[in-house]
Amino acid sequence: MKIQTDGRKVRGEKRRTEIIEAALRVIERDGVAGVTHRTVALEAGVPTTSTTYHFSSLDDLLVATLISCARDMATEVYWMIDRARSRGSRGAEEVAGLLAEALGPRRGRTMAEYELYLLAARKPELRPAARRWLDVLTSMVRHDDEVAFRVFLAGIDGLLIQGLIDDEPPSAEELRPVVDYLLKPA
Amino acid sequence: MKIQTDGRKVRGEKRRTEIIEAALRVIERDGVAGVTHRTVALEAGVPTTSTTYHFSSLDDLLVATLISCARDMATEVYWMIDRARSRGSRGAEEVAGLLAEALGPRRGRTMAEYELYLLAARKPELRPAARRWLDVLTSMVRHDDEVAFRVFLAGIDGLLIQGLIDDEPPSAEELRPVVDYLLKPA
DNA sequence: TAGCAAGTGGGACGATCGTTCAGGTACTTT
DNA sequence: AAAGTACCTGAACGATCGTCCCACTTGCTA
Repeated sequence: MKIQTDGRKVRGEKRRTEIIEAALRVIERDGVAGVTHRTVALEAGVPTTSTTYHFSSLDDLLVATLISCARDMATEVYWMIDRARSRGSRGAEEVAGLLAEALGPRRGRTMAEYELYLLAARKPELRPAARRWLDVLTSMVRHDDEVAFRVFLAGIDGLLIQGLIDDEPPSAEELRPVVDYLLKPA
Repeated sequence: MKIQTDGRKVRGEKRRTEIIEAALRVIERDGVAGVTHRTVALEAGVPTTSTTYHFSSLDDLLVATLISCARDMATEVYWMIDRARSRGSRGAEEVAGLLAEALGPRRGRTMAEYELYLLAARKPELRPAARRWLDVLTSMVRHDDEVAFRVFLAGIDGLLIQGLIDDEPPSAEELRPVVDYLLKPA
């Protein structure tokens, strides 16, 4: 029993992921509202019919893209924790740095993440994906104080979404004291 | 010099606000994506050309609607604080109740508020409106500890947006300990 | 009362949308 | 080699979109 050696399927799967990546770029640039079969196809450099062939509907494409985006983010959080842990750090510096990065160079990606949140609020099928990075944090970080941990998770989301409507993205230095406060032992 | 006694302008202004209210209902029901001249006009019970007459573009209508929504929310926050203050309360119970209400009966409105956030992330002109209720809180609530106050603001936003992707909206009782933690003196 | 200003609304235009279809190509299996 | 499968793509259809035009009613003003 061979696993994925059909050249056609391999190429098809590759194009499928290319389309998803193109769709993510469109979302980062213009938001979910900018996603159409034609804009995504143009961004991916494929004919319009290709996106309809690989995704049974535009909604399918959108859902697949946001789920992929959520998986990427969860993976990044995983490695961030792993990195901080290997340094024996409490993580405050890493968290502040990650937040500053999310609101600066990776601003588009962060907006895409919250577009996912909002879509998940209306489509229950998307909620597991939206909660993914929260689950990673919850399962990896030791938290004796349940309430303090919930405050930490809420604080991260609040800092991010409020940072998105700041005129200037906050620096890691500005975020640092707030993150310290969120992480301080009770 | 008479102020707004022209019957035509009065009725026009009335219809304008009716259109905004209808647009808000559409956003609560279907999100910003569901806003078109036709859907809003149908919801308001007016001809399609009426929405184009009173708003120079669909984007204008959207912006006006979200700004109106933000003003309403800021007003509610104002009175919530006023109410809590007159009772001599520290506000934890009021805040927890308001959050539970925002995630329960007023869920659609809360989603609309975060659609405004996300739109404001892309359109700087909307940012003052998006920050409005934060400004009300900042100006009304005494905060000796600047960092603790920022954590409080971020925590509120985080609890709300995370509550939107919960399968069951959290109750005031569940939120209470977290709010207590957010409000506890350093 | 004539003339102007403000709002109303039916109808339509061009653009763009999601989606379908049919013919064609590349690869695998029998 | 023949048949079957999976993918590719140009062209098109019907629906819906934002917006405009123009004839109209209504209320104000000189």
